[in-house]
Amino acid sequence: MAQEFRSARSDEERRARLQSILRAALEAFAEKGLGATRLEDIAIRAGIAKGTIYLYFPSKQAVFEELIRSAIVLPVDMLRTKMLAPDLPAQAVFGFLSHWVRDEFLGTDRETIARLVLSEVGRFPEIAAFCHRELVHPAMEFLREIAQRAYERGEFGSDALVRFPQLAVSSVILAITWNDLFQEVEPLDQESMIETHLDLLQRAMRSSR
Amino acid sequence: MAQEFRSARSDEERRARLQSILRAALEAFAEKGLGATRLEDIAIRAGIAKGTIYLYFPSKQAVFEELIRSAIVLPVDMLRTKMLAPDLPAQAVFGFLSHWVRDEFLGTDRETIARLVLSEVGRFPEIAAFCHRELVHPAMEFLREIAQRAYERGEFGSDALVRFPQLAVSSVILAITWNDLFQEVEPLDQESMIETHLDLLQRAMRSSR
Amino acid sequence: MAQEFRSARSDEERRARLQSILRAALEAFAEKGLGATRLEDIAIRAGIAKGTIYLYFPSKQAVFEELIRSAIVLPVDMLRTKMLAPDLPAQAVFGFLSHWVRDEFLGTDRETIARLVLSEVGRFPEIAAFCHRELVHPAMEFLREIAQRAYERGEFGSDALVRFPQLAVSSVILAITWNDLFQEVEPLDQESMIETHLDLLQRAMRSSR
Amino acid sequence: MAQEFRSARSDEERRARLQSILRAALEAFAEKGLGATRLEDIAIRAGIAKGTIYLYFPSKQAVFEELIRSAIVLPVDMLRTKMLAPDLPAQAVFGFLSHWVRDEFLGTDRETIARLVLSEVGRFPEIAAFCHRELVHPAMEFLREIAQRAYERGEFGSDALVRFPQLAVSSVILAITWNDLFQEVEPLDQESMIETHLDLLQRAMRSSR
DNA sequence: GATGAATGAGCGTTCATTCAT
DNA sequence: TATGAATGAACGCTCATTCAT
Repeated sequence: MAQEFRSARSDEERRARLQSILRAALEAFAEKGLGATRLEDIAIRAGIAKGTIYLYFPSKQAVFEELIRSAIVLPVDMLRTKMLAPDLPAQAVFGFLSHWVRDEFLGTDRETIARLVLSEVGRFPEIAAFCHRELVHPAMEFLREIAQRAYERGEFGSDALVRFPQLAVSSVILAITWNDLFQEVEPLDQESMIETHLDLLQRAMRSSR
Repeated sequence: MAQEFRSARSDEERRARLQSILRAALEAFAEKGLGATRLEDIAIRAGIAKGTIYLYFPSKQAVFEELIRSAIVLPVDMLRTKMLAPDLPAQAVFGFLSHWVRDEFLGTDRETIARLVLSEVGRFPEIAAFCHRELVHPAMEFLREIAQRAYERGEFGSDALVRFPQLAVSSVILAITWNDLFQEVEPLDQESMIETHLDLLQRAMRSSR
Repeated sequence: MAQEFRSARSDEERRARLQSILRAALEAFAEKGLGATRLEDIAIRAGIAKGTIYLYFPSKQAVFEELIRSAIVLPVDMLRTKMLAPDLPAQAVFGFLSHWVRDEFLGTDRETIARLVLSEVGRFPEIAAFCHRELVHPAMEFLREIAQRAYERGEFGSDALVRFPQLAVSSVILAITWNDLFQEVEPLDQESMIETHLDLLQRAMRSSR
Repeated sequence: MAQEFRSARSDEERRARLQSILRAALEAFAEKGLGATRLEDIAIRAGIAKGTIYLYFPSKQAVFEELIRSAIVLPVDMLRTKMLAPDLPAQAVFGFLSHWVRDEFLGTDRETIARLVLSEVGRFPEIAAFCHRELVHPAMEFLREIAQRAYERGEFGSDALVRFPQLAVSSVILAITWNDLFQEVEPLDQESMIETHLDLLQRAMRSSR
């Protein structure tokens, strides 16, 4: 039992350290990119030794993968909750997106991770597939279903979002990408732009015919 | 005159080889990313020796920069032409974008280069600034002016595109990014999606008020 | 305390390895010259891996510089000691030089390093300036002062060594250089030559008028 | 005969170009050292193409060797002339050396080449042997013979220069080396120093006993 | 477990040398 | 003969990974 107890404490500590590595990695990757980040950069940020990382992850790439993976778990759970109650009035989806982006995405780690995914995951088909399977596809299906229902009910005057639900978040992708590239020279008011875009979409979907 | 002729041929050959290096680099970078592409990968693709690249470019990064630069020259020229005659009816801008994307962007080297820019240029502030100054900013101003005029004339019922002209191309960014990440697992009909998005925008802008 | 102990041992080991790298470098440089010595040559001689050198020195040139630097520290300290008691009878300086060259220079690492300095440091103005400032200039001033006093007291019949104290060691330079170039074909009895030269100087300085 | 004539002119041109390469090489080597001088540096200085050098020399090292070789031919011839009339009064040798150094060595290409020899030839045993055989040894023997005769006649009160004739030029070696290393920080009046040294030697040798 | 010294494969870049023109 | 573009071996340096303590 002492053993168990110690073990329990150990587990907790282990989890805490693992998190601190992931956090350090997130900061380092965000700052310099996957390729240019040295394991030591991460170790220093996490306040541990280089070798210690290997007690938690088998390789640098694995750190990156786990970073993405762990960042995707929570949103997915949240999404599941929403999906259980998918009967919200169709127009509400725009408001929901707008609030979620503003309150739970922009300026949070999630945005940073999304930035990382957009710029690095292209070289990691497996991680891309994971992101798609776990997050992107379910989310798109969620949006599609709402759009589908709205279209069937006549709330939406177009099946555009049924066919391409990702259009609903195109401005989010744009916002992330723009600031990744041009923050220094022409920073973008991401929030306003996304809201504006959602307004336009809403207006476009509303229109009869 | 023989001299001149030889020189002319030499120049032509030089240009040809330079192009073949840029092409090889484009393919290699597109496939493996800037960091993971070895100079030798490029050399092998171009059918030359590693050292030969240094007769044309001072460094690997310079190859990358020139790739971006050379890809930006033509679009910019085209843009200038269009900008000289900016009086096209506002709604035509959507049609113009749609055709340009379909005919001169998707499936061409430009798309590949755009993909590269989106994923790599975040680490090269100078190249980002160059892209912005030479292409992105002028293009956005071009769109903004059209939107402005249309808004003033009442052709557009919203100043959304005056404030955020980049929204007009958000679906293009999305299309590029999507296929970069998810081509394998869920390829996207980029053309249809972009057209659908432009339709939605057109519809939204048209709406009175 | 265990910590302290480990640390102490670590420091000692670090110093020992650093010395072994410097020794390996000395041998390698002496044999092949700075330019022709590969980092790996040094590593192999030191029985370590190439990369290990970079844990102790930031670059190949830094190894070279440290080699020179460390060789200059001790002689300088010794020189300082002597300079604190500069009242030795003037003629004694020749005896002192003779013994120092024989006992503490010829056949030691110092000679090897001097050889290196003479043949390589011409391309490194900063190291040259360092050698001059730390060793050569003080030593020359030391000799000059003795000569000056001797000249004023009438012990020296010439101010030659006041004006050019370096003449007192010209035969040392010659001895080093000769054996560097001609050891194989006509080895030189450095010791005898230097002693002979010092005798000549002594005799020349002694002569009245 | 036309053939011969053309050939003769060709030979002349060939010799001229060879000389221009050697001169360019001398300047380049003197400035940057053998290792750091690129073939192209020499070519540019000589106003020819890199490949052309290979029509005259089989390798970079061969250029260096020929440089040394060709610089040694003339002094050797001069030396031979002197050696044919070796009966000059012994004391005159110091004056002769003094004048030769001042008028035909310091500030001429010969000094530059000597500098090169002193710093680079240590790595080229064959060139060292050549220098020794062709120039250094004969010159030393020449000095030795004069010293020998002077000693036998009682003109010299010491056999020092019989045993170590190179001492007569030790200050020349010192002068070259000093300015190679310390020209920037403490330039040396080579001429005065050498003259001073020769005076000292003369005085020392004169002394009875 | 934690450390960080050690490793060595890997790559960008240079440049002596070659060779087609 | 002269050229200079092309070659590719060589080397300094980096850094992910290992392992003795």
